[in-house]
Amino acid sequence: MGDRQEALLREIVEAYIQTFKPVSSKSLVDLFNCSSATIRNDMATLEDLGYLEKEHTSSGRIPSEKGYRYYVDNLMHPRELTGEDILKLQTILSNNQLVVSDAITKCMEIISDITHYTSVVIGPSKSSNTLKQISIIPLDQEEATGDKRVVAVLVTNKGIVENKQVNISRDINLRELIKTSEIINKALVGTPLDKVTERLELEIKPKIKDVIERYDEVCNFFSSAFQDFTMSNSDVVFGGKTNILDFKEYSEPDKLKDMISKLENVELVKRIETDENDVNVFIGEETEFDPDVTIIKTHYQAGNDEGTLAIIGPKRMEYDKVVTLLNFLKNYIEK
Amino acid sequence: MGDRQEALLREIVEAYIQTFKPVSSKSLVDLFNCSSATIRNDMATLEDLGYLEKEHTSSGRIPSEKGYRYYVDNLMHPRELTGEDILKLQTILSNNQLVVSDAITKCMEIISDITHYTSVVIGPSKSSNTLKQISIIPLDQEEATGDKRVVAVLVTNKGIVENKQVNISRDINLRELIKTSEIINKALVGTPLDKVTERLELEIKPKIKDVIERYDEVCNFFSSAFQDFTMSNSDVVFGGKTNILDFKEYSEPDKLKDMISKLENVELVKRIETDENDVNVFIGEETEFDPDVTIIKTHYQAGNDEGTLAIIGPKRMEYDKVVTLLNFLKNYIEK
DNA sequence: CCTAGCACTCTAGAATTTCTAGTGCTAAAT
DNA sequence: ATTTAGCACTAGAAATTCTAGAGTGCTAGG
Repeated sequence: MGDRQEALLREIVEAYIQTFKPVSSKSLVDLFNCSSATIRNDMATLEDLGYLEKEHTSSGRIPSEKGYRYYVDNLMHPRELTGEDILKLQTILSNNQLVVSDAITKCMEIISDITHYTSVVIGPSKSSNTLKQISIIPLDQEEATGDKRVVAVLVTNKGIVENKQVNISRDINLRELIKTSEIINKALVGTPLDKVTERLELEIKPKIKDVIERYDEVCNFFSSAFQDFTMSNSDVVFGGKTNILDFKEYSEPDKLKDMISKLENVELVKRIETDENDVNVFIGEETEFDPDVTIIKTHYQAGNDEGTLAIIGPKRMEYDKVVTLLNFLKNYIEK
Repeated sequence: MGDRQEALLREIVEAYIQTFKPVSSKSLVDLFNCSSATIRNDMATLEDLGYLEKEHTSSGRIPSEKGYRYYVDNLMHPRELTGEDILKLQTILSNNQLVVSDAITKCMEIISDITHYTSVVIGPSKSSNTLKQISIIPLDQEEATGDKRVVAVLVTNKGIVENKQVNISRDINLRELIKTSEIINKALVGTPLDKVTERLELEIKPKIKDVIERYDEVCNFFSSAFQDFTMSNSDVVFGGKTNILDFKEYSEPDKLKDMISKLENVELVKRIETDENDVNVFIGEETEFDPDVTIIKTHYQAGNDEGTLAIIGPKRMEYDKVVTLLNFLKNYIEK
């Protein structure tokens, strides 16, 4: 590919990103000091190489997936951030009151706002958390039925809090529950969450056999509670979810519908999770999420906090801007 | 309005609900043993009275908002529930393990499923909850910065759990924080959440003045935590949110977009909350939410649990079915 | 009060036309 | 070996016309 052809590809990608209209040869003559015919020739070879596409025989060119890829890998130069944008992010990041993960979520919201794309913050998977504390808190009795209700609250070493409210069967003594929770707290603090059920069975159960009357039911109670805790979805937070609605590529209701369903589907969204450490760009099919979108994502790790940051937008995304923003945020967090 | 005209109105409403197409005079002759002309005459008077509308001069009739209203108030007869539907709901409701509020949420999901509308469960506003317990749980120290982090966990009498993670300033002693939390627990349990900040200032602050060194900062810490707790949105749970996407009335992307934004907007959704005790139907403009939808809602109260149940669908909603379902659920809960 | 009959209205969809922005290719110019 | 001018050609977008069909409203007679 010649020099001019590279430059041409870049201009076409950038023009298309801005206008979302096929780019014609004529519209580029000013930039290249040559005739439209010359540009057409180059366009033709770029098309042969697979970097450009046409919507129909006589329309302008649009970048192919391969074209975007080449642009991102070789042609794009990082965009300077405006002072204003940096300022917005810094004021949040430098607020010491805020815990890192909250600050990040706020920042991603702002990035959604700046870019008009949708942001996703995916927290660390819970299995890497360890047990910090479990408490049993009795609630007011249900007047009507006389049922006993308690809420079990679990806190992990990274400060994630989960809770579950349950009616407990009459046979179980409240005091025994609480006592057991204290025993668990003493013995099991620091255990990874996904190992807790196991150790509960192997270590706690024998231990409380003599102390607790209904040790079997009690143990089951905790077992099922922990089961629920580990099952519950790791936190996924969206920013600017409704920005999707503005993509012109989703003007047909059916496509829109499809996309929205995908975003509602936690399982699917969680597949976006990454452990790649760079800021990485996935275009169209590469996303394994939806062939019409681009996902730019990265993974951050700052002490105890870690997670995935991602921006979802159309393939004609402002790659330079988003990559720069994400890089800035990632570096700032990790410094 | 004559007898036949009433019957006619009912048939038109029900036909329109099913087909979503303007109803013609001809299509009704079989039901009324009279000529289409007669029906046309009656239609005309119903239109004069404001119960019917036309899309254009020569199309069939569709019910007006007033028409739906009349139908709901006077013409609709409650629909028998199928055994299957009842069974689905009962299996969930009779599961004693489940706390009432969880059971309800599950039921509303099922109702969404049966009806293809969207359901909303709005929990009780938090201000009616009272403080049950507040705990301060220290987390692992941030390695890099040496910041102290804690998570504050609040539990209310109704079992709602809120938590907030914060970096605490170096001046504040961790032990003092925890001690204060214990004092609060002793003194303030049973206080309505919206009164807590006040009593914190008036009662706790003087009390800890001598015991706690940095009592001012410590108090502020709790103040701001409680502020956050009361502010945070009371729980709103949707079922079948994406069912909206199937409404034919939202085939234009713009309308769809508008509706989705509305559903995302918690403030707006919370306005649906009701304290009316019957199952109530709000049609179009009456909803004060969106002129194109009908909202059927009710309020339940079962011992400590209370909340609002609502179904959102198009104006051409299967009123009889939804009202019956909601009634069933409400009665079952409250019995 | 009902109904047959007819003129009239409006829409949805197909077919036709026109306009225009673009391309591809060839042959000449650099 | 490139570049360019020129021209034929293409596909879509928008405007226009046409047709069939499903309705209605109204009048006059049963």
